[in-house]
Amino acid sequence: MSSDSDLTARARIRDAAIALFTERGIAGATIRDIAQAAGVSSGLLRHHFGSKEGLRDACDEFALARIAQVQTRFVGSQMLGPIPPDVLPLQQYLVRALMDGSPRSTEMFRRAVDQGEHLLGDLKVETGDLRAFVAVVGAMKMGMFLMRDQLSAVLGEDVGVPPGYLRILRASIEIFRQPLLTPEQADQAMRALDRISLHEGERP
Amino acid sequence: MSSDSDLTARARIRDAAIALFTERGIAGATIRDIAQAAGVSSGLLRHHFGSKEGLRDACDEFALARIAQVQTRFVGSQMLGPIPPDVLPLQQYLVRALMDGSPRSTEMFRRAVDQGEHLLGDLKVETGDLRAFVAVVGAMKMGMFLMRDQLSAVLGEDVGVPPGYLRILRASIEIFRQPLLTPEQADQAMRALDRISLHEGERP
DNA sequence: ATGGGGGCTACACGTGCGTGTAGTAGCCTA
DNA sequence: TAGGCTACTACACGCACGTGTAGCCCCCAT
Repeated sequence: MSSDSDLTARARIRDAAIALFTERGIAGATIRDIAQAAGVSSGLLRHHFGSKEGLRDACDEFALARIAQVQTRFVGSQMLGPIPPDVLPLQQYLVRALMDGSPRSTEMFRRAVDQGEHLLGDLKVETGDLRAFVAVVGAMKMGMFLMRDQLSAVLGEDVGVPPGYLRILRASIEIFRQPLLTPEQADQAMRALDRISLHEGERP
Repeated sequence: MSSDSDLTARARIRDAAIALFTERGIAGATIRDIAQAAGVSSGLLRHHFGSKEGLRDACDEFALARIAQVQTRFVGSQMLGPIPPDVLPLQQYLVRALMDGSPRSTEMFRRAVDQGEHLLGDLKVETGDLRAFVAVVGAMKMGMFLMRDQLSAVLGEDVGVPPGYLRILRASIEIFRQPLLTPEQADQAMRALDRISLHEGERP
């Protein structure tokens, strides 16, 4: 907050937009509020980005570029080192933008699934539908971000910033470290789904 | 669709509202659109529900009651029998309403976490933070619903209705049946998080 | 010094929103 | 048959939104 005034107005607008888009969704954040948060007139926003859609596009592009930048830095060493603190809000923004139907991030999600499909193809996951497997894992991870407010309410601290954020990250690691269903439970559930499929098929 | 006209106008408004709220979010769906979808004037909507917030409340109440009804029917037999086809849209609505900050469903989420905490307390999950564990699992499941459009785009079929819906359900069972991280990977990730926590602590 | 262009503001425009008001048709009760 | 209540419609109000326009200031190249 202290060095906000050091940034160019364009950057301040972009940062404010990312924050408000994340917090209220694309439709929920207004141009006027973003301009006020950035300390500029709403006209300037239009001057720099043309329209709300243009601003959103610029935010998408910025976030994707920044994340790609830190991503590739650690592409060799499996687990990444200290994550720069500025990327967390960007991740949260991208997830929210994705859910709100940004074309750019939809494309990004598709690429991530494609990539994950190839990556996991070599590993030993047991699945009859690798693409759905990868896509659903992605959707689940994003659920953590999308339910930020509710998780924060239930856990008693803001899970969008480090102390609480680390807490849910730890929980997610614990979740993925162990099977949550026994083979018997899983088989039973699968059979229940098969039964539904059959009933679906015989109806029309 | 055929028997829509058999329902009372009030019920048709409620159903249309649930559909549009789910599809576009609470803020994104307008009273006028809902009224048109229900085939009534927007004034009638106001007459029956008082305000948009009142309509939303009625939708929450209806969905929660209906789901509680089928939930308790199968409380004894672990895995439930055939799920009535009308509850799937209601689940999707509740998740969306929850993310959009409905007070009623926030309370429901809290209760679900409380209950899950007690339920899993007896089971043998390995976690140092049971409440976060339960809450994050819940958030992850909801991610599947929230990312409906993106999952549908990536998988090439609508995952909000049975053929595609069963596909992602199967995937989620596969995901929870097996560990996705080896103990070594999990420990490594945990240590990485610990390191971040320490760095957080020394900064201020 | 001067002219021009980019950063920036102020303000007006049209639209669609949730809401408010007035009034009508039809049924049930007395 | 008169009265009133409920379901329902038409329409206007005020507001906030995204957008459009006109113009100011200041820096910098000529």
